Amino acid sequence: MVIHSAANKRKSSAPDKRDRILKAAVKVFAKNGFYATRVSEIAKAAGVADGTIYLYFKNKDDVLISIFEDGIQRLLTILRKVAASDDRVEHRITRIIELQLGLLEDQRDLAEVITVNLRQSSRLLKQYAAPLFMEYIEVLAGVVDEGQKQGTFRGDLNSRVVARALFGALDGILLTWALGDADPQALRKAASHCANLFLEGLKER
Amino acid sequence: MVIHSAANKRKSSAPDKRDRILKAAVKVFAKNGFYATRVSEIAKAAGVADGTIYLYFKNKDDVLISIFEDGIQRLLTILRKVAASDDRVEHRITRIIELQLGLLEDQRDLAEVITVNLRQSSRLLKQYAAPLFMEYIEVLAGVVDEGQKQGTFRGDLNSRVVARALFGALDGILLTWALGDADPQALRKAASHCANLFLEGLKER
DNA sequence: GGCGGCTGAATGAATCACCATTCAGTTTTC
DNA sequence: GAAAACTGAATGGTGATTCATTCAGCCGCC
Repeated sequence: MVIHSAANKRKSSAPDKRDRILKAAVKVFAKNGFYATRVSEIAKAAGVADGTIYLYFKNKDDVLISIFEDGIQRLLTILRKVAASDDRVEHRITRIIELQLGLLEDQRDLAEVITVNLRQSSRLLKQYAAPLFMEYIEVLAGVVDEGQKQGTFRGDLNSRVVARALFGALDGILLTWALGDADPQALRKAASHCANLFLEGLKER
Repeated sequence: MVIHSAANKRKSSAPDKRDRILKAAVKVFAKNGFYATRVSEIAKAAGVADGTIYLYFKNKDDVLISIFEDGIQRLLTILRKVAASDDRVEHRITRIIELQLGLLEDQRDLAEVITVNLRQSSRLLKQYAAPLFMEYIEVLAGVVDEGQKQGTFRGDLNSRVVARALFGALDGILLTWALGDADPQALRKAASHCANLFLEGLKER
């Protein structure tokens, strides 16, 4: 009966559980950091047994990597779309800034895991984060480049340096926000100030 | 003969040893990260016995904290001096940027420990780094504020947001530099581009 | 001046708490 | 009732920290 019933239980209970584990891990990592977090804490927070974690992830590292990849890949996908749009370049930059800060504003824990915990393991950082990070920089630098070529942005700044600076600036703002008050209003305002600052600095005169 | 010989052995070997341990720790932390580093590795790199570390430091955390405090305190001291000078504010900003990037350019390992390892433990980060970080931001924001009051900088940007963005930008540049090629020339050029970008963005028109 | 004894820095092997991972057994699903 | 999913106690490896021991340098006594 019920060929596959209410939606699904099998096919969905698995992904569902994987998701619950990831969400729980984000929460616990954000609070205690990666290394100080026991696998059993993640399990407890997710409401599963310790061993269950290992049905969905190779090991503890894999949990962190998965959080990171899910989060960044999602961000990168949207970023690429915005970068490739045919908006004016200034507007694209603004949208990227709002995107990066906005995407995380209602996900404070994720923001903290990405900005802080990501750097916890040099190995993870170098192996997983660095390439994605560079990709992010490339996309951003591409937009700046385009602006320079079409004469909208001044041409005397290295586009990659600008991209790194912009990324760092957003990361810094996000970091203080995650560690501090975390008022969403403040973040939105910071985004607009930041965009304004960079665009004025980039403008060809 | 030789009343007390080549300088001294007792009184000087102690501070000297503490220093050797710190220097060794910076090197090993930079290569492997804080958590992946064994105390015995630090000991070996410093040429002392494992136990000796505990004569100079309370525990492994204390080694990291000491590295951090030494490094940042030195930076903060100079920063405050520059910030309080009576140079034109634009020039002060430029000097601060060059200072932060320049201070570390010949200390790549320290740069990596401070930008990467520092974030390894949420506890350490929140307890030790956050306050110093905020102090750094305050000093920076103070200069921006001053520039705004005297009409050199535009007044419509929140000075703390600008400070955070600037700090983040420098951190981001330093991070890619520490993880990547680490060409000192590149860092110096990045510093000047970054200064230029921010100053143009800040200028009152 | 040289000798016996004292001090405390330094050592590194042994301890032991900790925790990721496993897997034998149980429950759920179909 | 078989297979899949799940459980959580037991295991084993690891590595920070300890501490009994060593020994270099120093003192004061003869």
